[in-house]
Amino acid sequence: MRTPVFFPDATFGLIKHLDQKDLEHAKVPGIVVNAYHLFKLGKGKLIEKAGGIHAFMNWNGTVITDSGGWQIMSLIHDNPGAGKITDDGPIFFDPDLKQKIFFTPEKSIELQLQLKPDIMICLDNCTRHDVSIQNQKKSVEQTIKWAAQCKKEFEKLNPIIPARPLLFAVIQGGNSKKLRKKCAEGLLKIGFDGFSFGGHPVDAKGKLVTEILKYTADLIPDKFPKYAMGIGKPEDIVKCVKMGYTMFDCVIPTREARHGRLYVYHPETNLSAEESLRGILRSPRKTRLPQNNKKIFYEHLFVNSKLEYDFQPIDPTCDCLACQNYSRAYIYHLFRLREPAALRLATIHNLRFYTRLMEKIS
RNA sequence: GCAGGGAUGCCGGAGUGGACAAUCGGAGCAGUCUGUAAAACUGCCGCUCGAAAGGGCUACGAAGGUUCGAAUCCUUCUCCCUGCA
Repeated sequence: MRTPVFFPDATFGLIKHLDQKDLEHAKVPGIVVNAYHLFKLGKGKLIEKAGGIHAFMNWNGTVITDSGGWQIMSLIHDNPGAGKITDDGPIFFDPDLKQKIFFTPEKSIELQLQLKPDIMICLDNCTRHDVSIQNQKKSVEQTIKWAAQCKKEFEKLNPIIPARPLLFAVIQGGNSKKLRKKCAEGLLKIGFDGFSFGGHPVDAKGKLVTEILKYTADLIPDKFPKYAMGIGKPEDIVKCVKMGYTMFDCVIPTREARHGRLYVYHPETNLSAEESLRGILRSPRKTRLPQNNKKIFYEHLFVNSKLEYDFQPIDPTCDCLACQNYSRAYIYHLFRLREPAALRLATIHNLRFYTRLMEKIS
């Protein structure tokens, strides 16, 4: 079994408030940068000239470049009228660039290659759970078509930087098993180095779509890496690892850190790998948890005035920079003053929580 | 001492006769966050009864007064600030 890995999202070529040394210390194995966002900033050529994203960032860990499929979906989904998705690629008005963009699979590959990543993602037509079955069907057809174009462009450019990057394709199909199957088969036939579960991984109620996740994982032969894109909460990751997924990325640990929600392993249930895999899976509710509830393995620590006189570390079992050096009271103090250091320490802590989670379940 | 200005809820600060339990910030509280339009956003935020609609009580430095009605007008007092002595 592959060791599961979690890659935080470094959309713009950075984890907000951190530098790459912070990532190393938190034992972060890799990051996901977004080719579309960097393209919007006009940084593709610059980064290429710098020698690629690793050299530019001075980051030796893994780098995945995401295509921008999700962003385009999100933009168009939330702003009907912003654009449309044609069989050749999305055409849409980008509010930041203030111009109309025609984004093709070939363009996506070209942009990603400028960044010289380790893993690239084919442009896909990403959907949300609430779109019609017709749209899901269209999404699958276009995702397969675009993936073929991506593969072709990739081979044409035949990148060696320094090693050939891996090219992953994304399986769409929403909640339809039939469509997921169709998509997986189509993509497998074209041939890729790894496969991702795409789309919105939670339903309208915010619940993980476990059934379709499991079904889709089983569609991918075990010799390929299975990447659950955009997942997720700690309990969601554990569930997905059980299904066979070994790669993850999500904004949750970093965003929630900035929003003052810190993750703490529950002292009573500081679980081993097997225990974690066996039966964790319930979301924590509040900071205080019922004792002896073995099903809860971590808790949320909210940065609020309850911490004002709390001089213990965020998580006494944690070895991160924040926990090794500062108290909850001090972190609260920094948050209250809106100091960027608060966000840095919180983010470091949450990322280390995630890397510890991956250690526990690998 | 004389002349001006001011005192508003935890804090800052609007309001200058009825629509004021009182705009708006901050703090506080409760939530949300899943291939980052996010150091963001939403709700609550005098006490109290009610599931809610709504009701009762107490409040705009203090005490009186005018008025159907006052945070808002008048009188006195207390404290703070600014000029002149």
